[in-house]
Amino acid sequence: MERDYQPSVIESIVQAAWDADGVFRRTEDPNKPKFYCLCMFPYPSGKLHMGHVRNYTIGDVISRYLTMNGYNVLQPMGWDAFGMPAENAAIKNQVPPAAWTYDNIAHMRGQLKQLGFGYDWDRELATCTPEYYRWEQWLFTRMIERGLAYRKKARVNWDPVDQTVLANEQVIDGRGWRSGALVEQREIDQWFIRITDYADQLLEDLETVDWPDQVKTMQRNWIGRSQGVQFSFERPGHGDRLEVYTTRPDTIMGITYVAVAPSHPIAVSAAQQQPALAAFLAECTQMKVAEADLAQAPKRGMATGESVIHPLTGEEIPIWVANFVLMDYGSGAVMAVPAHDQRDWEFATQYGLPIKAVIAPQEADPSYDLTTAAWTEKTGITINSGVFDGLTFEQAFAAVAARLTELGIGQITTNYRLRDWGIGRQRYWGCPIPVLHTDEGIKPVRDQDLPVVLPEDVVVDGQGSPLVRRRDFVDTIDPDTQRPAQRETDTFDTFMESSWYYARFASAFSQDAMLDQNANYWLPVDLYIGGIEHAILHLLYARFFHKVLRDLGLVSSDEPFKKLLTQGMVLKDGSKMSKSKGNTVDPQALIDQYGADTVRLFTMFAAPPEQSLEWSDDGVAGAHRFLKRVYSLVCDAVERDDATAPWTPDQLSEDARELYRKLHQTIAKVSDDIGRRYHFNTAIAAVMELVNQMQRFEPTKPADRAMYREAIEQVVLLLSPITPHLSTYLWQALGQTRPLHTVAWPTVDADALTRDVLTLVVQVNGKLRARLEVAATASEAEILAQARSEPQVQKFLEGMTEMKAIVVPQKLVNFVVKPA
RNA sequence: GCGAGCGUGGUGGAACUGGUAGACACACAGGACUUAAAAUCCUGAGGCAGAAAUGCCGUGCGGGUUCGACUCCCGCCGCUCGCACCA
Repeated sequence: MERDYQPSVIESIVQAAWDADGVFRRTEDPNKPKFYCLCMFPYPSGKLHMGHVRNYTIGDVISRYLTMNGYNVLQPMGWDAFGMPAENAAIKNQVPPAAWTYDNIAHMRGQLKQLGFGYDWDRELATCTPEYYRWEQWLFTRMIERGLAYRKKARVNWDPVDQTVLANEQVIDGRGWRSGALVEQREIDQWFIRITDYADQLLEDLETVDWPDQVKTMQRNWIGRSQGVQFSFERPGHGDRLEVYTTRPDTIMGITYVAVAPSHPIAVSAAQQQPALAAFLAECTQMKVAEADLAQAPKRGMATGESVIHPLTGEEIPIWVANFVLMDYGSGAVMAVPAHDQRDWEFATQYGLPIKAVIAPQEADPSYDLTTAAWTEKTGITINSGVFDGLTFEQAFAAVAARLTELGIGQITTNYRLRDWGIGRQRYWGCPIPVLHTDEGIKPVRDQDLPVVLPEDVVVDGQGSPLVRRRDFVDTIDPDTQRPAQRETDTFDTFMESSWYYARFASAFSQDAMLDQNANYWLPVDLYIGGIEHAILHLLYARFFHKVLRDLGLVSSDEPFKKLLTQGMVLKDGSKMSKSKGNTVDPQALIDQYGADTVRLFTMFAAPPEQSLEWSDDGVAGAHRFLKRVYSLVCDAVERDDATAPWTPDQLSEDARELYRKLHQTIAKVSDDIGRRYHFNTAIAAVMELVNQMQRFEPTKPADRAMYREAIEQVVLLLSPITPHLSTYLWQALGQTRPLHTVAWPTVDADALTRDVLTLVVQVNGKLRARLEVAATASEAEILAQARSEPQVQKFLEGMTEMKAIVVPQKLVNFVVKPA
């Protein structure tokens, strides 16, 4: 073996052998427990960045560890290949998006292989291929059949820079999530998917998954389920009624006005006779988005001059238009109770509308002052409410709801913040929506005519979608009537592709169905690893798709991802790596300089996965240094040719026994850190400690030498999930013939961990005063006696009265004293 | 504004169930090897006092619970993330 550690030589040899032997190819095996470990697949942007390296190393370490522990581990990889960057690159470089994308994939695949990730490449998929998206098109036509997909004219978020429609989730503070441009409102015919039909399940099944609370909370808030009452007001002289939704029916007697959204039909029709109101409405549609990002947009409104009748008092109540009322939540109109809703209070105060208290606190409450703010607690008692007086929130809610139901004008309803998912995009580089526009209306494309293939030989010039201009794509024949028809030119939101790729990996070879029975062998994903930035969008959509797939009989589980691990960001100089800040680190340069094992080791060592990772070039050099030390440790052992003769622990010298104990402590620690805690940094630190101790150890006796040799082998195994190339090479150098990837993970010799002598800590009043060597078998009385006799302890017991003594077995003794 | 998380040496971090604070590493300093440097190896190190033994202080700040608190509770300060008129 070479005296010098040469990572590039070792790594390419080892990788070639993995490739040749198909080491990571996986099939279903009923005799082993399965484990499906999935990392979020990348967008093929051109080259890997540090975030990818970190994400995929975490998954690879866990996968390799579990494989050594007898699991049948599936770890696939693919490409989230549709999306706008390809179109932008096409405009810039005059390259078709497809060619650009496939080139990037080829390069990044090479980088992933260089990093030594153990993927089953036979299952690789790219979402931009017809083999993949044909099943998405198939699923979409099933959704149309089931009424889950529908078309409606809707006000949509229009991104003027990207020239596309955005989902609500893609609008951040009134700006496009990718372009950052101010979003405008437009009316467009759109495809929607009824994710709201699954809102309850999406909410309730969160209880069943092992996800970070933070992510679950974000999803719960996003779904935003609320219980309330929907009821309607009579509109005198109009013959129709005004619907409102409230979560506070207990305050119904405090209504002093009703507010409608600026785009509400009542506001629009009232504006026809009132130029001032019309001007205000026009202003609102412009302001809506522009001011959405302001923390506290001022409340503005205008009276319509119309009114409704209070359903319980018969009073006449004015209708106002208010800019803070949302058209697409509830019915776009609210009952206003300024005494008990802060928004209503601010509005009423501004426009001089009456404030009527109908809830009083049960006990004196200094925050109850309706001249300064609304009182919105649900802990009060109803007042000024006639027959409803003296009730708690729950009682009043039930009584008012019952009364409105009895009158036939209302009922208890559940509302959601979550909206249906608009999935159409006016972009070229995406999956074609498989429908035809015929003279009989819109029709889904028949199964036998799928896939609708996206033409790849196009010129993208930024002037709208090239698909619209492709007559050979657009013009077709309605198979039912044989008359001309046009294909839809909108494509799917790319979140559609990423919503089911995890399932396709598990059924990658199925030719004539979206998924086959193997999907149920692998699913659900046991561990899903990725960035927290996908906490809402991607993870919610994928959960929704999974339930749809389940209802179509394609999968048998309720949830796609059993456990979720969200990794932190990679930082440089305290902030996120970005091109604009110029603080990026290119993983390729590091692989070239130090090798993949060093890069893997450092990214795992620098911080635990959920935390952000501060990049340090010096730290990488340090990680490399450690691997060189391990390398030369093995080198020395190979040169010395220590015998592997049989030996027993009682033949070991004192020092050797201590090292042997350290070895098994380390095995226990590393197993727990990798297998349970996913804290690789401390696992690595433990191996470093062991290696440090081994370097100081000079084996002389035959048994010591044999034990030392074994310890070296175990170190190589303990590091192997993290530095698989080096470990594979060293394993062979140590004369092992069995392939490393089939070797079982080291087991702990429990006897090695027991000690005859323990070190206890002695405290006086909680302060550390001495250390004590005691026999493991010593009784509490013996320990106390020994502790009291320590000079350092006596010094502090001198002249004191001992109140009590606490003995914590294996750990410490604490004397509680006070001055005599 | 609301919600969640975090705050430990010069730096990244460790201390998992309340029981030796600072493991491991980086940077730094001193030494060995070398003609010299790099590489490698050894040693040192939270702060203050002290030659040392040792003592006191110390996990954002203030309080509390406890024999004992980085860890639990209350209040503040700071940073990060998410949501932001959802009636």
